Amino acid sequence: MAAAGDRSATLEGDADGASVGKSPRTARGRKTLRAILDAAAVEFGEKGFHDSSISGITARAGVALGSFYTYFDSKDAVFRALVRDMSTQLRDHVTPLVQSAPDGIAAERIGLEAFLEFVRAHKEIYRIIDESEFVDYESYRHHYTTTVERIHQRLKAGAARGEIRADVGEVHAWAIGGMNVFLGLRFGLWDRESDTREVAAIANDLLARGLRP
Amino acid sequence: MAAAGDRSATLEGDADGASVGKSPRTARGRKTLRAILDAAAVEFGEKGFHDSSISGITARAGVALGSFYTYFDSKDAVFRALVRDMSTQLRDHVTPLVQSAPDGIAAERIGLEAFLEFVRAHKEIYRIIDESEFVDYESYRHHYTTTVERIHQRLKAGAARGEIRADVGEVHAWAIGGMNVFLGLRFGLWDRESDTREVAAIANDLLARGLRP
Amino acid sequence: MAAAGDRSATLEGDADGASVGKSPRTARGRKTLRAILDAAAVEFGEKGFHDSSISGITARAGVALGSFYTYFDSKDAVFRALVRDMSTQLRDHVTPLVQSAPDGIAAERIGLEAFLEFVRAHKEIYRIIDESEFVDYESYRHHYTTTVERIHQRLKAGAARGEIRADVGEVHAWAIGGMNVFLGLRFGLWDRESDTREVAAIANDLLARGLRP
Amino acid sequence: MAAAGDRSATLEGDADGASVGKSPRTARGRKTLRAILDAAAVEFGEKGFHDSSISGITARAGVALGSFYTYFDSKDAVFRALVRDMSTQLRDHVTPLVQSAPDGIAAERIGLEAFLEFVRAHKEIYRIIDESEFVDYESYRHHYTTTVERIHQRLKAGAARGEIRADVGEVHAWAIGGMNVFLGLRFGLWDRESDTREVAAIANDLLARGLRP
DNA sequence: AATGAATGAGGGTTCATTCAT
DNA sequence: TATGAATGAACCCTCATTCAT
Repeated sequence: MAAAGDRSATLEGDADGASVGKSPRTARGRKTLRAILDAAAVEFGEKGFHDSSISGITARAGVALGSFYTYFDSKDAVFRALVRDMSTQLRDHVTPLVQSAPDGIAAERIGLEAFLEFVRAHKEIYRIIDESEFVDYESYRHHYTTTVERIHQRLKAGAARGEIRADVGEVHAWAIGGMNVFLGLRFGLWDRESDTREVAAIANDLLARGLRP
Repeated sequence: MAAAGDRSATLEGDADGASVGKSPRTARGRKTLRAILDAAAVEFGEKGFHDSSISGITARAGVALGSFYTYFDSKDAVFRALVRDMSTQLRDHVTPLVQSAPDGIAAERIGLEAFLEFVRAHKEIYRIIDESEFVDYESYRHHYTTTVERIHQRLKAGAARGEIRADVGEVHAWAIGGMNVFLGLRFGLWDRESDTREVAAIANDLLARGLRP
Repeated sequence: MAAAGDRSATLEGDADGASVGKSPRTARGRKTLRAILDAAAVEFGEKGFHDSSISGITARAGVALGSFYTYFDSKDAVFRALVRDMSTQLRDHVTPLVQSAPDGIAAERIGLEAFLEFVRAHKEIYRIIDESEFVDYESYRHHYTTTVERIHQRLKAGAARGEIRADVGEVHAWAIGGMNVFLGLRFGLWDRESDTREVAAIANDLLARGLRP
Repeated sequence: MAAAGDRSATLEGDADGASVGKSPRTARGRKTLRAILDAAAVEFGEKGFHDSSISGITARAGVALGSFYTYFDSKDAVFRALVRDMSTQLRDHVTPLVQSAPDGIAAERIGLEAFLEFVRAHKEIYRIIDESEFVDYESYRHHYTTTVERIHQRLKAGAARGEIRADVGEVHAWAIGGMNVFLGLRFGLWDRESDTREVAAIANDLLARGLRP
């Protein structure tokens, strides 16, 4: 899984100061925690939260059942850690690309394109983040709130630079967020053949006209 | 529950020919089926699929546990019935309003507004439809596919009437669908105070510029 | 087990209004509840609370594991029910005998004798009541408090009749309670050969001199 | 904890030749053993045997989990050591006081008084000694047997000196033992306000009349 | 049709004990 | 000696579903 590399960063905790699992004190411990987290992503992605089992996770990870509880307090806890982890990975994937955009409108095109690519590379993202609505509502709400907040910030920055209409606001940000998520479902997850650049271009054309000053 | 009235129609089966539950032969049976369905909507809406129980449903309905199986084959079956039911109710609420719209652009504004109102009146809709992603993927996919398909048809009709750009397509329809769902979450479910007409107007202004020929 | 007959009374609830387990509505249910209670008394008596298992209880009772939870909410709950049950049985065994005593002093002799006999017939009583100190302190305290309270009432009644010193009080009652329990352990449980009448007579002689007006 | 000092004696083993824990060879080891024993007394006293955990003990002691097994073979083993320890401490507290009594009757008054005081100073004594009934029956039986045996010896000595009736025997000793334990529970542990001298005086008056030649 | 008791597979969690470092 | 990660057996409890009345 490509994700393993990315995840290593979050093992140390991310910008928010939240760390993933109980921090192991030895190298051996860090290896085990990594194995459990990766196995959990696969298990939850394949079977969903309720049909997944701790023993399924530890079996995949190749560790004993009890070892799970050395690193997580409960099934809910790993799931929460994973949601945070996926959310962070997504942000870390999209942010630098978006920042290199020539202008505010293009930023949203590039953001959508990056999202579509990310979805294709991590097809478990929908199962994991969407299911948090039922497992840990707080994580669910947090993910979407911060994601849209980032869009909102970008729009305001574009407006400040005169690239985007001055009256841009939260409604626009949520509209764009929803657009992205649905296009991700349809053209990232269900249809893995379409040209993501094209999809992003069509959607961005819609937006461009709506957002221009 | 205001919904009971609406639902009574679907007890006989809906336009798709699917019927809800095993058909009862007596009036007493119909009353029991109704009680179970209404109770299930409340139970699933409150606790989600996995934390809901058949005994919780029958307790709310005031019938014996065993009676449940006279009307449904399984827990999944009621849930599926409910998803279909909510999906149908939503469509039946939105469709006539949309059809009375003066033009294709306004139709989308009215559609969003009607959706926001529906969400406020049926706050369990997200929990039920979204959870179908994990309980019965087919229902989930079916709901969003048909919902977006209706948007798509409306857009094409508007284009045929020259109110909407001729190149409108599936990407636009999914973009609008996502927009609606996210605005429904943010301004229908989480924030129940904002003026839905205003939200819909802002979003529609974005669309109007993007969709005009 | 001789106890089964006695217990049938308490299945309906006792004078305190407390009932044992969730009340079954059918005869079949009452039979199952009885089987579980009797099995639990044996299991707890043999292995103690912590080494007992629900599956051990249901296996002895000849019912399915799940049936246990039709009648009790938890392992603690049966245990509590059993403590109450044993406490009640003991009281019901001792009370009528004591009431037929010619005077207040003799009442205590008869009470001790009856207790020793009861212990020999129900050797699980110590394991069950004593263990409540660690499983449900409230039951433990309740048992000893009410037991001693009954002794106290008897002493006061004897004093009112002039058979017992007028200044008799709570200290005397607890002293007698402790005496009985220890003699029960030593001559009821550990040594099952001694003549209980003789033991009771010796102890009562000690008391008689101490309690006489 | 005042007890730590007393306990240091028993680290070397007590009169019965039993030693507490595996003998450490270094000063550092003795310090660790002490820390574990003290922590165990607190843990068991607070939560009882079954709700206590080795990790809870080592956490309180400030040592690593694994270190526990350097000093004790099992959870049962520390518990046994503790029961023996408490039993010994109690004896060491009561014996010298009792020996200074002017006569056999007074000895029992002083013994009860000393016991009540000890209970108030070590409220964990009931939880620990009583629970041995379920953890290590041998220790339980041993504690009560030797305790009563000491009472018996005192009574016989008093009888030999003509202070106590000549026919005094085991029944009397067990009766007194039970009396003490129950008064300890009621007026030492539950009610920590009453005057222990007064309680002991009332109980002793009862005994005095019963035991006098 | 209705009732409610019976069934038993299934899974999360705990924790005493072992072991490699 | 000390450390703390690893192990896995054991057990309570839930609940969808079946069945006898």
